[in-house]
Parts: sequence; C-alpha cells; structure tokens
Amino acid sequence: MQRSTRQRDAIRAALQSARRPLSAREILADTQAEVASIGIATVYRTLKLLVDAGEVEAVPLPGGIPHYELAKLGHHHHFQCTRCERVFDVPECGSNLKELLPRGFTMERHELVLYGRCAACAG
Amino acid sequence: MQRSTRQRDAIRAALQSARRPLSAREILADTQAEVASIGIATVYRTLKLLVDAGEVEAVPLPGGIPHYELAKLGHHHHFQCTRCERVFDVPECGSNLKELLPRGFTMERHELVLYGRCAACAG
DNA sequence: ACGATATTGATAAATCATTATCAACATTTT
DNA sequence: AAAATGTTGATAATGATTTATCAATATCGT
Repeated sequence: MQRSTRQRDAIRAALQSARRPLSAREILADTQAEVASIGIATVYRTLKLLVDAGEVEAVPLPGGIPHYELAKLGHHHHFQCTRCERVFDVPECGSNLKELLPRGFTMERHELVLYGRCAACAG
Repeated sequence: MQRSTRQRDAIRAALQSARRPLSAREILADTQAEVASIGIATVYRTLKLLVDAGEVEAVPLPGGIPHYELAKLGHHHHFQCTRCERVFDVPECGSNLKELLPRGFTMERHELVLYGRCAACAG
C-alpha cells in the first residue's frame, strides 16, 4: 500500500507552487527547504511514481534534460531561457500543424519549445 | 592543412543523399557501404568539423539524440516517426510565435517537432 | 505502542552518447 | 619515393543523468 510521506508531499508542493516545469535538481533544491535530508534518489523515485499515476507529466526538451509539471494543465508549449535555463509555460500555438505533413504521414503529438530571455534575464 | 579522405567524402555524401537529418549511428551505417572500416569516432570527429565549418547543422530533438543535416536548407521543422525513429523535414509553420510570450520575454529561436507515423510505418 | 512493511538516503552501479588516446595508416608536399 | 604530418579506428575514458542496493527509518493498520 502506498504511504504518504513528507518527501512526497514536498515534491507535490514544489511542482504546484512553481507553476512551471522543474528539473529533478530544481525539485531537490526546492524541497530541501521543507525536508532538509531529502536525497536525489527520492526525487527520481517519486517523479516516476507520479508520472505513472498520471499526476505529473515529463516535459522533454531538445538537447536538455526532462522537466516535470503537473498533468492536466491543458495543451500548451514551453519556453526555455538561454541564460538561466529555467523553463516556462506558454499557450498553445493554434496553427494547423497537420497541413505540414508529407503525404501518408500521420501526427500523434507535437512539441514546440521557444528559446530566448525570460523577463528576469532580459535586462 | 585539411585533407580530403574517403571517410569525409562518404559522410558528406550520406548527408546529401539522405535528404533528412541523420544520427551519428545512421551516418555510420550509411557510410559503411562506401568505407567498410569506418569507425564511430571518425563520424563524430567529422561532424564536429562540418558543423564548425558551417556546412552542417545539428538538429536537437526533445528527449532524443542530435541529428545532423546540411546547413542552408532554410528555416523548417522536423518530424520524428514514433516507430522507426527516423527524422524528416517539414516546412515552417508560419504562425506568429512571439505573440505567445509572456510580458518581458524575448525570443531568439524555436524548435518544433511533430511526432507520429511516417508513410512507411503508417500502414 | 507494536509489528509489518513501505520508504528513505547515501552511494555504488548502470547507461549511453561523446571525447580522448595513440599507434598505424593515408595523404600531401618536397 | 621519401618525409612530414594530418587522419583513422579501436577502445579506454569521460561526463552526466538515472537506477539499483540495502541498512536504517517512518508510516499505517491493529
């Protein structure tokens, strides 16, 4: 049976309050304020648990490590700051991507990642 | 001074005839027809050379390894087949992505990758 | 509170793409 | 052709993320 632990609560809370996708290391850093002894293994284990439960989704990034965010945010895309490397959510792009496909190809999903400077790093 | 070798010619030829981005391993496999003894180190070394020379561009993929294609193909996007993993080019999407940015963010570039079945795998 | 057992944390190990090493070899220059 | 040196290929090493191990600990049902 699955148990409720301070570590798991802290990881869920970190994902909820960040309002942006976090890497495993970011989650570790954020949760250490709540559970000082937490280790990286627990972060990875819990992320796997939450992803398998459908509570969290992995965000794959071109040339980067996966980030994680709460599932059920609706379809949207991501922005990664080229200076601080943080990832942010941006709204869906709306264009009809299926029109781009060569004949005979079928589309299941798409990933769009914008790169640039976030507000904090733009100055 | 830089020398012309069978290996380098084979790698250039593979990238030219593929007409789609290739991974290092795909390039190795394709060039072994021409130079049976070619090794993976030579593929990586030559790719680095060609990228530095501006002749080839690396295509970063979400959750995947970089693929390589000839530079100066103009702006476009990519499609990766979820079955055979091959990557294909698709035209630029055209929508105004800057509209998606939060206030204060600036955009430098973007990566769009479509996923699905290619014509050969769709059946 | 107790017992059963799920979970944790430190760290060793696994994974895997990429790079470094270096003797053998190929190419270019003389 | 011979010398000089750039290149190759096998493989060891690297680097970085992720997973496995296992004794110690925390949680939950009784």
